[in-house]
Amino acid sequence: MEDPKMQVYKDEQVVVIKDKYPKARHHWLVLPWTSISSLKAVTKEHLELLKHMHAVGEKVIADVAGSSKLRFRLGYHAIPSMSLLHLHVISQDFDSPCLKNKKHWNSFNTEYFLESQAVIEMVQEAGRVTVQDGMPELLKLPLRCHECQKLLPSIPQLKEHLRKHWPK
DNA sequence: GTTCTAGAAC
DNA sequence: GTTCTAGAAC
Repeated sequence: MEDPKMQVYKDEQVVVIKDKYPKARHHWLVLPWTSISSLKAVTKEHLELLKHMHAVGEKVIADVAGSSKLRFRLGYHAIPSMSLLHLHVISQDFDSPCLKNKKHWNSFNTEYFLESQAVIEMVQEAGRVTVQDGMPELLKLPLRCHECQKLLPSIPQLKEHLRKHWPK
């Protein structure tokens, strides 16, 4: 995060870095300089920061992948691995050797992935972020294609299937 | 979070 | 027999 070589974008409020183990062709993390431990610690005080993080994510997409046909999603993991609030910005090809198991897939393709926009609206309306019960169970759900909903029996078969949704 | 690998699934 | 996953160790 501090290492300039890792920084894709930086301003007074946030820094963007590449995910160390990208789960798609483009996968960045937007981190605020002011450390927020997790979504549980988020209050209305952070509303403008959350909006800024989202806007920066959109800007990096435009700058780096603007001419690609890739679709992107911006969001937070319900139960993050790293305890420092970070916004995932990830292209929807999921074309990456680092995507290896069911947990990887389901953390980006079930309700475990909380849309940035929904988080912002929740903070706007409720003043905080509440996460539903049963998040760990979502990671064990069967593998389902995010584009056509087809069920795939294994990771290798899912990966092969995903190819047909890649933009040409 | 990743790597490693036993044994389940095919 | 080979592929693949899931749990332990880190």
